[in-house]
Amino acid sequence: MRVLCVAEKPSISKSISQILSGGRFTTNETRSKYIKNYEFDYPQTNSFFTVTCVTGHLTGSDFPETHRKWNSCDAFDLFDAPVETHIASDKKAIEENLLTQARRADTLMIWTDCDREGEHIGLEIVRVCKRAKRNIVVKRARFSAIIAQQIHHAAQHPVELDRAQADAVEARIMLDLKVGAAFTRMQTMILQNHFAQLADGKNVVSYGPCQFPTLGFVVQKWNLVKSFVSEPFWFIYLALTSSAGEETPFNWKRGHLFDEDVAVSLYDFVLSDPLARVIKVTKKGTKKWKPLPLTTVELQKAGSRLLRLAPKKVLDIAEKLYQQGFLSYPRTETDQFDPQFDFQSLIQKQTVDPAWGDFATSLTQNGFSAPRKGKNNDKAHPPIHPTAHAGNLAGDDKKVYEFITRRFLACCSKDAEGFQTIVDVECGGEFFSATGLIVLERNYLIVYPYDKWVGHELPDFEEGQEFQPSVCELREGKTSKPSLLTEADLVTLMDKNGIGTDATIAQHIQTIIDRDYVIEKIEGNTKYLIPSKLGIGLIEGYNQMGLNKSLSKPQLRRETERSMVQVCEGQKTKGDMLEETIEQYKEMFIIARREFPKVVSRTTLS
DNA sequence: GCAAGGTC
Repeated sequence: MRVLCVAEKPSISKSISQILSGGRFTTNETRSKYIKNYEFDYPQTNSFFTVTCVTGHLTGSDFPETHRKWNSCDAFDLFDAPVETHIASDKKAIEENLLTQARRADTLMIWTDCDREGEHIGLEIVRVCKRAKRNIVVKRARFSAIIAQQIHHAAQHPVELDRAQADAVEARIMLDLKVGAAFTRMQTMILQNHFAQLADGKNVVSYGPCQFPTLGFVVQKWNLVKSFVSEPFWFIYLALTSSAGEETPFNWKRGHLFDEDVAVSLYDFVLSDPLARVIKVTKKGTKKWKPLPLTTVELQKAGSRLLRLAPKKVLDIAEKLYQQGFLSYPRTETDQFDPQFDFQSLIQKQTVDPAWGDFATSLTQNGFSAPRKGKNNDKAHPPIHPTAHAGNLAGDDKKVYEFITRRFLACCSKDAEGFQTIVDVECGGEFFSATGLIVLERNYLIVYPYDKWVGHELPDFEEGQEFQPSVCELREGKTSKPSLLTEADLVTLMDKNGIGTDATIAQHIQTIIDRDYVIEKIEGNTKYLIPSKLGIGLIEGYNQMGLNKSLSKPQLRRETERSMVQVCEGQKTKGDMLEETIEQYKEMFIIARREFPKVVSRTTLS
C-alpha cells in the first residue's frame, strides 16, 4: 500500500520522516524550493510512505471580478457577494507536487497541526488530491508533539479529518473578507472626500476585525493618560535608624489615604503614643519561581521589554534562527514540555558556550529540575527552545538567541531560594510592617539576568520588643500619571482579549503603524505607542455612533471566536454562523455609513 | 487599493 503523508510545513515533514523511517529515507526535490519529498518503507503498517508538505494554507479567497474593483458595486453589496477560492499563485508548484504524488498513492494521510487552521489546511490538501485521484482514502494523523512514540502511534491509528473545524475556519475566512472589505471601502471613500492626501487612491483607511480592537487599546490608554488628574494622598511613614545609620522603613498597613482629615486624625493618635511594639516576627523560607517555558507571545513581550525589539522583529529573527536550525518552531502557544522531552541532550549542546556553558554543565550534573508546567498546550509544538548551539551570531540575532537559550536553561534549573522576615509593628493603634529578604541560592537567576531578586536585610527584632521610631511623619504624595502603552502591554492586551493569534499579533500591531493610525514614540529606553489624529478620530468616531456593540472593542471578535467554537462542537452550522454574523455586521454597516460623515466633523478627523 | 490566518 502506498501512503501519501502531507504535513503543514517543511520542518514537520522532515521530522516525521526521520522518526517513522528510523533515519533511512530517500529525499527527492520538488519544483518548490521549500519542499522535499521523503520516501521509505514503513513495515509496521506494510506500507510505502511518501512524506511531503504544504506551506500553510494553499488557497486564498477573494471576490469575483464583478465585485473586485472598488467602484464595481456598492460596498454594502459585498456582504452578499460570492467569494471565490483559488490556489494562490505562489503555491502552484506545491499543488502540482500534491497532484503527482496523489496519483501514485492509495491513501492520503493528513499530518497538519492539530488545531482548527490545521484541519482546514487538511481539507484544502484533500480537495487537491481528490482531483488527481477521486477515490483516494483519506485519513488524519493525530499527534500532540513531535516525539517518536506519538508519531508512530499517529501513523498506526489514524482518525478522520474533522470537517466541523474546517467549516468554522471557512466561515471565518468569508466573514473577515466581507467585513474587512466593506468597511474599508466605506471608510476610505467617505474620508477621501475630506482629505486631499487620501484622494490619490493609494492610502487606504482599512478596517479589520483585529486591527480595530488593537487600535482601540492604544486610543483607550492614550485617553486615560491624557485625562489623568493627579490626586494627593497621605500616609504615615515610620522608620527606625540603626546606630550604623541604616534606615528600616515600615509600611503602613492602610497604604495611603485620599482623605487628608482622616489621615491627620490617625496620625494624631499615633503621635499621642509614639512607642512602637513588635507584635509578630515571621521568618520563613521563600522562593522566586523560575520562568515558565517560552511561548511566542511571551517571547514577543520579553523581546519588546528586555531586548527593546519590536514584536514583529523578534518573531522575524526567531523565524530566521529556526530556518537555520538553531531554534525550535517559534510559533507556539504551549508553555509545558512533554514529559518525554529530551532535556539533557539539548542542555549538553549548550555546555560549550563561553557565557552559559558552565551553568549548562551544572544542569547535566545535579542542578537539573523539571520545568514548570503552564496551562497552555496547542498540541502541535513544544515551547520555544534552542535546538543547537549557535556561537557565531551577532547583533539582534544574538540577543534573541541568547534570551531563548537562557530562558530554556532557567526553565531546567531550580527556583531561587531565599529567607524572608516580616516584622509586624503596632504604633498608636496603627499597624505597620517591614519585610527583609536574604537570597540563599540564586539557582536559575545565575543564568537568567532578566529577573531581579535583591536581598535587603532587616535588623533583628523580637516579639514584644518596643522601640522609639526615629522617623514618624505624615507624608504627602500624589498619584502619578499612568504610562503610555508599550508594545509589550499591547501584546498582553491582545492575547488576553483573544485578538489575533500567536502568529499574527505582531502583524496587527505593524498594520496599525503602517496605516498611520499609530506612531511609535521612543522615550529613553522604551518604545511607546501613541495614536495619530487619524487613529483617534476613527475610534472616537465609532464610539460616538451609538452602536450597541462597538466596532473598536474586543467584544465582537470574541463573539466570532465563540461562534467558531460552536461550529466546531456541532452546535451550529457554518451557514448559520455566517448568516447570523453577517446580518449583525450589515446593521452596523448601515448605521456606520450614515453616521460617518457626521462624526468626521465632530472628531479630530475634521 | 479591502481581512485574518497559515507559512516562506
